[in-house]
Amino acid sequence: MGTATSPKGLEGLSLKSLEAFRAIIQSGSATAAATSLGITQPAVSRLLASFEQHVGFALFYREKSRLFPTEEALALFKEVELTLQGAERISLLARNIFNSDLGLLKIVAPNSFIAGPLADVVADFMRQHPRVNISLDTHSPATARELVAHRSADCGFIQLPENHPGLQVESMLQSHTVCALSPAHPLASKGRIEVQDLLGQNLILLGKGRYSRMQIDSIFQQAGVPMKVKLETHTVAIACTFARRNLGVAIVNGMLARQYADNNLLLIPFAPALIYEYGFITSAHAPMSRLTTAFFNHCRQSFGRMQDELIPKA
Amino acid sequence: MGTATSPKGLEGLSLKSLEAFRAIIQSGSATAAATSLGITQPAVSRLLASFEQHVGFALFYREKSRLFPTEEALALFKEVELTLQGAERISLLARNIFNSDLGLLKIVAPNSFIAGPLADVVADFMRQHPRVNISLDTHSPATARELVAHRSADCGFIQLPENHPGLQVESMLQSHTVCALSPAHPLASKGRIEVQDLLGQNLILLGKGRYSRMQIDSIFQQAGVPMKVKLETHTVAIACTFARRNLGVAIVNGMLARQYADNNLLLIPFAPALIYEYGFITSAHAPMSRLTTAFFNHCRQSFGRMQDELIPKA
DNA sequence: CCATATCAATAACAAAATGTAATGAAATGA
DNA sequence: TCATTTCATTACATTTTGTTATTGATATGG
Repeated sequence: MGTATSPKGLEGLSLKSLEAFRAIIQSGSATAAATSLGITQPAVSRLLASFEQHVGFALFYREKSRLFPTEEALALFKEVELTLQGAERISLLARNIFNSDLGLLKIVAPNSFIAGPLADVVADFMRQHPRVNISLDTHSPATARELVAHRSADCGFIQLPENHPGLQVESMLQSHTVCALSPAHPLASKGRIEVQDLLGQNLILLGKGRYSRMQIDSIFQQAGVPMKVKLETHTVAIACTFARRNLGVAIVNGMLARQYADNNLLLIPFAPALIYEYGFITSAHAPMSRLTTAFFNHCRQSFGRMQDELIPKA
Repeated sequence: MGTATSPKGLEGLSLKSLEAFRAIIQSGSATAAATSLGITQPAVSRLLASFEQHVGFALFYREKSRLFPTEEALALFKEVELTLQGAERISLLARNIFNSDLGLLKIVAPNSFIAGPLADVVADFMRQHPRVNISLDTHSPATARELVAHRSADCGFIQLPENHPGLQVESMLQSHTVCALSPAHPLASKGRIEVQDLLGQNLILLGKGRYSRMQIDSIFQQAGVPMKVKLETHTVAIACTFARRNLGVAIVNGMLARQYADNNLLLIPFAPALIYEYGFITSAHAPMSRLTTAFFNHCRQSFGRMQDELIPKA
């Protein structure tokens, strides 16, 4: 006969015995407990025996072939229930994480990108994942790169090309370059504006030093068209504001400018075709979290649809 | 290939996987976790795999043959730790219950019994079980019987004989009947007082209607000695108080009177021997709890020792 | 009183979980 | 390059957890 011993650590303790114990207390009999657990009565009997062995003393007294909980069992019951609820919370939390509907998603993106195409995409995502909290910040491209590489942010959007070694880059969307100008402007009636058309025109440009700006400069240079840069600024919004007042032709990212187009501001494709490309960046040091992956897929889908609308056929 | 699924209930969840998960997070590697758990590394690997399968997604990313926790793992970790701590609390509580050093013990006993022999016994028990709370109340014998039978009290002391069907009775201690009297009393010099010695003496008696009183009455009757009951009262303390003032001879329970004996109050054995017997009662409807059992054993031991001192050899 | 039903325990066995030792692959560092 | 470290995998033993069938004790209803 085994000498009764007090429990040491968690040896021999299992969630199943705890569940059986709880079910017996709650239902009042081993048979009913078995039914509620979806197992057979002998299994419950043995799980209970194993728990009793763990604690070292009887939890029920057997009389008239029934089980009656002892004082000790009732004293333990509360703790057991709390622990099982804890285990259930683990499963629940896991399910939420699995469904990516819980957590904090930190995104960095250029200001104009947030104000432009990203706003609706993020808004949609938030509606679809109501319990996800989102942090959406703007930083300089250099800082954004570092934040994402160091995993201080989960992901970001950045203008391509991008070759930071700590970043994983996925091309996310492309946008054509357009000329933004007032309907009163002489070129307003054209369906497409060539570099040559801009000879002598006041230009509104932005992004001095950026790759995309270098591309524009180089196109003018190759075409032998001198640039008459009337206004140099930093945001698409400002560039469009001045174009609307007919102070010149702004050469801007079509997708970012789209929101400013109206009766007083026309957007006309620029030729030769000049593509702005944005990438989705994550850290190369760790795989995306489930939440980030969910957001990535959402972006793929949304931006894909957005682009199909903008550029139906290539 | 298994499609990832979110966790349902507690299926497939085990404390061991949770322990393995916690150990890996805390120690930073599966090998170290294995060491700290006292099992082998492959076992840890598989426990982790089983937990990952339960939650439905990866908890670590494997790179450079190392394990790095994902965001999801860190989010789950807190809950897992709480649950494991809960399980540890179950074991701790069980150990405390096992050692009977936790809980509430409700005792009922006659007032004179508490004031007399029980006080030291309970005090000792409290010292040995510092975290046990004790409720010690006095009720009429009838109420005491009901309280214990209905399990409103865990146990009680009662004068025997006792034959309530709902009670389990264990004889606990016996005490001789003594005469308490002043040193100035004529009988003070005797080593033993017989019934006949009390002929014509003023008597102080108590417990009218009780079994023990009936026994005294019957002894006098059989001896043909008329009783000169000068004072009728209810407690041993009062009976002794008057005996001390030499107002008569009190015939009382020796063990209860013992505490009042001093230079002004002698206790002299009464003959024929008349035994007061006290029983330890518990409910017949349920077995004693561990705590009650521990108290019962403590009483057995303490009263046994006490009785050996009082009546060294029979 | 007896047939019947219920309940818990147990035995015998199948399946799953959990342990082991041995080995392999990949990265690390001397 | 070579020894070491780390994790995954394989093959196998052991323990846990489940099953069905049976038993003994106890109500219950005729």
